Amino acid sequence: MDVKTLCLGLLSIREACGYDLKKEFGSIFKHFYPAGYGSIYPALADLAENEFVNCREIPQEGKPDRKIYRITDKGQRFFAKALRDTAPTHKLRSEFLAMLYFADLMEPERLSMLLDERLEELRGTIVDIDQLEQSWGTQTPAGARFVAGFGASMAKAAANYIESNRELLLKLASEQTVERTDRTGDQSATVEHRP
Amino acid sequence: MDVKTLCLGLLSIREACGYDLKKEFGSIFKHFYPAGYGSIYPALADLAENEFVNCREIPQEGKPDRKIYRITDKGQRFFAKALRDTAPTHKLRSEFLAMLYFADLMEPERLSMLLDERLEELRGTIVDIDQLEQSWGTQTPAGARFVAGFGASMAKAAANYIESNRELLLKLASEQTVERTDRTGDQSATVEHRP
DNA sequence: TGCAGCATGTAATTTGTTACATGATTAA
DNA sequence: TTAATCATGTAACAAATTACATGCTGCA
Repeated sequence: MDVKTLCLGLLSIREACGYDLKKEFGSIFKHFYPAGYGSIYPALADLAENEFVNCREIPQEGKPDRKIYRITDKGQRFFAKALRDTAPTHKLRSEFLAMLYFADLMEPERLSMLLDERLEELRGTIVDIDQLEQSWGTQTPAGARFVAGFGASMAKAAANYIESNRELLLKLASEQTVERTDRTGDQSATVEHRP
Repeated sequence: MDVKTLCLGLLSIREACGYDLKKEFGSIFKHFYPAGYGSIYPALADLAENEFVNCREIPQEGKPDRKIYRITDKGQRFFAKALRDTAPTHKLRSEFLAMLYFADLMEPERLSMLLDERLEELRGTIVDIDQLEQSWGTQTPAGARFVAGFGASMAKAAANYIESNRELLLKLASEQTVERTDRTGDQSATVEHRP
């Protein structure tokens, strides 16, 4: 399930050009599988080469030709098989949490700022998904609704956790900073006298 | 904040060899920043080359020499600066959610299986973090507690969302599968008569 | 007998990100 | 006049994953 396969999946719903797909990746997908032009255009070229999609070019004035991709039967079968056979991953890579692990090495102001900024992002995500859901009609696929609800729930839970534990973290971390600073002093002294 | 910097961070707490660091990355870090030997060993070599750490080798029988890395003042300063200057990311890449977006293209049994498997993983995560927290003493850094609590909260929220929305998704997706199959039939007919 | 733990690493491959390159139209 | 929208792509780079390569000890 790489960007290529996901492009194919989106093309199984309706035909589109690379620019259209970028917009789709920029709406609900961006919350769990972001992708840029640098992944999408090569993916489409590759899909066309494998005959999973075909392409017709619409000439335009002042812009490059619009290349509209449409899924083929072969592509449809390939995507159906991918949905059947893929053991899906779910990967988080968070510098935010990694840095917070070292909270007691940070200035309280810095720590506070990191928490606030993350909260802002989360609130943005919540609003963003909310607006998306409101823009959807009644015929919106169940899967889209499910993943949007999932994203919103996660963002709310994250924001709630940060709000609830912010003060405690700030308090404990600053206490430990003092201890750690002292220990560092001892250690460097120890190092100097090491044989 | 790549694996290299995080290794340095862990070494700012205590000296360790690559194998030890792998174990650390395998405990709480694995839930938000997993790393394998293939990232850790090159990272350590690099840190040593930059004099952010120094290394002493302990000869062993039947095993390669144990290379114990200790952070230098230069390394300490570098890490402190990284904590001050890095704008932390928080990236999710979920094939699980990407696939669920296409729920109405899947067999109900398959969909059901995917949800159950993810639930199992989440329950595993919850237990895992719970055990970790119980193994921790009173002097455990505030940051470690915070991120562990964060991970547990997220896993619980995710499990809860899936449990609460599972049946609805299954019901709606199977209804839409029928519609979509019909539409596909129409479309292929249309394609054949297209000029 | 086989697996888990200890301990090191390299190298190929995969994947995605970022920056670059071009250029017209339209609304604020 | 500045930014956003439309529309295509390439190429260098970064980063991590996976597979490979080696080998002893101790437990079940």
